[in-house]
Amino acid sequence: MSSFDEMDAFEGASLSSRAMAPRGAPYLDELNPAQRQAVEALDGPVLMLAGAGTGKTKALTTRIVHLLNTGRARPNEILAVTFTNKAAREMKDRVGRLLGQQIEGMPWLGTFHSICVKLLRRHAELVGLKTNFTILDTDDQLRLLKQLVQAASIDDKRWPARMLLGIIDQWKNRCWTPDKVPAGEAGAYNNRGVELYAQYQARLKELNAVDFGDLLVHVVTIFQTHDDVLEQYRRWFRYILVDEYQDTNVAQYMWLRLLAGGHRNICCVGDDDQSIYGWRGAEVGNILRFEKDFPGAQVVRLEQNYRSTPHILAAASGVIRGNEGRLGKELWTEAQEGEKVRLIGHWDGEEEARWIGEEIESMQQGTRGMRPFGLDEIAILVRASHQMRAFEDRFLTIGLPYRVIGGPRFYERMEIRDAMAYFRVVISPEDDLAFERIVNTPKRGLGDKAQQTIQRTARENGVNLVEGARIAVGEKRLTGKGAAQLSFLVDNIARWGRMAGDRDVDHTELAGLILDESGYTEMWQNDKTPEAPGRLENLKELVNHLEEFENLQGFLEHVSLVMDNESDDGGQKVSIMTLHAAKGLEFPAVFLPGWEDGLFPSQRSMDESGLKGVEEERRLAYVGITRAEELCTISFAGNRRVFGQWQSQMPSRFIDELPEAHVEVLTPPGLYGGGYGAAGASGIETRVAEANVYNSPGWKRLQARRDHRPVGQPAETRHAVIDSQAISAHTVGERVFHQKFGYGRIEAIEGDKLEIAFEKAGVKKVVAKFVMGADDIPF
DNA sequence: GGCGGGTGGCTTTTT
DNA sequence: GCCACCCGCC
Repeated sequence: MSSFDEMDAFEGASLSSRAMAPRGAPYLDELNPAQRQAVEALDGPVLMLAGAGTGKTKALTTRIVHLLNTGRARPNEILAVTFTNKAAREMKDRVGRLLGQQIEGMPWLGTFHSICVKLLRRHAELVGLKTNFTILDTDDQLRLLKQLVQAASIDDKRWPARMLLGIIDQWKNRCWTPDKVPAGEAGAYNNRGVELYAQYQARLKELNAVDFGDLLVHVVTIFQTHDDVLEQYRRWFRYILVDEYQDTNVAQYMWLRLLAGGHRNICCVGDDDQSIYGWRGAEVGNILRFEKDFPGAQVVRLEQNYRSTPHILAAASGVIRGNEGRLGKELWTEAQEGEKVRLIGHWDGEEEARWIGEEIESMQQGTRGMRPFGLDEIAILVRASHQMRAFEDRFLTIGLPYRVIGGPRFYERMEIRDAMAYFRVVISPEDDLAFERIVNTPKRGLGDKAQQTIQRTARENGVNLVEGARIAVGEKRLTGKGAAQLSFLVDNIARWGRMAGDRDVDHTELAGLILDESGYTEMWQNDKTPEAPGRLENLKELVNHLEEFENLQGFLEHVSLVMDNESDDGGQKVSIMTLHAAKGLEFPAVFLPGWEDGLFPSQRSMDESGLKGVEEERRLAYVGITRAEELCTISFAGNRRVFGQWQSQMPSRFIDELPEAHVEVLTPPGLYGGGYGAAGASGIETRVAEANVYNSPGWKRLQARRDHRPVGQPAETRHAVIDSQAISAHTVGERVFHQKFGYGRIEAIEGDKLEIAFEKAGVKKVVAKFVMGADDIPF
């Protein structure tokens, strides 16, 4: 650690010679006037308000290059923070490309968290930590909190540890240490939140561990209490750049203000209209308040959009206009008119999925006079991940390739966490949480009783769990099979630890050896569940991944902060993801399904945050629409199964906010008398002239009200019509078709339920309205 | 210690 | 409707 400064300086050396010699700036010619202004305003506070698709990253990276090129700063004197590793990587790549060489010399370009780790490792002792502290993931946090909750004899049922975790996270987002939690919060978690928070922090210190929130809070604390340290960094970081400023929470905000406090050379880039992370502590207020926080700040607006057509932009602006207190931006483009935003209503969620599937299939050939689209060019963006299933089901049946973006990340998978826990305990035997995780995985006959004995022994002797285990076995507090296995494990941990310290032992091989000798690999080899092979595959991948690192320790840090889930198996696929995951991405064609009040805007968001909640949802709608380059299709369903209950849905209020002039309404198949059997009911080819009915003012509301019934009550009228048709239409023994299960024969009829023996899916009970006579299939 | 059944609860997610 | 968690039984 002592060589850190020298190392930074060394890393920068390769570039500093270039940077010190001012030269021409041809890269400036690539910019539009606004971008150029944002790049050239190097000194003093700058707020770059960059709308969706306005070349924000370009401006930001060019600005870094300009700082270097004008000799304002050396690469290691620029602090550039992002939220995600992906964004950091992209920025590094692009700066490198602009400079015409790969840069090693920007050690302070990274995420808030990775930069804080670096800082905290250098000054850990100032907050009572050792420099080799471990970073806990949510799993570890929760396990720890559960222990504390239990020890405090709190009823975990009424006051779940998960809730406490949420509360503590929010407090940390606001940079409240236990002693700084305001009195108004005293009632949190049954009046015991603050007390448990303090205990939690004490326990973390004992474990020499931090959680993600701590990374920020500790560094802010250090800055606040050690002027000399703060001064050092204020001098060191001569220029500060911040990406996605609208997503910063209070702790990050304080961190930035402290660092920028001297020279005020801070450039924040963001878009208040794309602030969608309020629920995890982001404060739009930070960006709205920028000019007050930094008087004399230059505000530059990037408004020329290079992504979408005018119709798409107009639709997006129409929606976002509904929000109060915006900084105000109007996107414009030189692009061709293109297609209007398309709007379509469906009978239910499955119908919606079916339509989108078919629409995508015809889009591949080119349909409605549009160019053909490749599957890679198409994305479906949903509000909540449970909406994905309808699409996955449907796409599987019709054989449409898709990929789900997001989902459990690689390092969150059970087997990866287990493996990492082994590595952790080998590297630092005092990592009690890691030991707890693996002590009985694979099964070693060490159940609750045995583990409690280990805990007790460790506590009585004031040692860590590994040591406690050794003593417990030695003193015969544990006996029999379990004790033998435990003693074997403890010896192994010590032996692996010695190997890890041995320069002659390759750490990749050691990792494989640990997993094999511990019996962990074998556990999955013997596992007969369908996931087991995949897990073994992941473990192999994990071990292979190790080669890129010098040692296990370096690897562990990387994983806890960085490792993400980019397993692209190639091939043309439709992307399915949440609106949140889509931020920052763009696609030629975008589908936005499920625009129904309660789903989107989400009921919970509205209940919990009222108007603020609706506004954040509206920004989410804005983000969704602005992902589309050429074609944006919004849809909603009249009925949807919510928690297993059929519910009739009202079209989203955001649909009413779409400017009619930029929207084209498509005819839904099977709605308004069409029905599955009606001629042309697949409806794909029909652009409807009579669609005026949709365009009349407030039609969606009227339509909605006509269909609307209080939540939870069945939608009798409509169902009744269809059901009676369905019932009268079917007879036992008839050959039928079901959208999901395919062809089958009716075995029995009970009211509106049919028991059908499907050719592929076996015998199932299904609702009659989802079944049609095999001869009536309209496609 | 491992399993099966019952219960409750349910967005969004990065680091 | 599905999943995760807890409890109780073997």
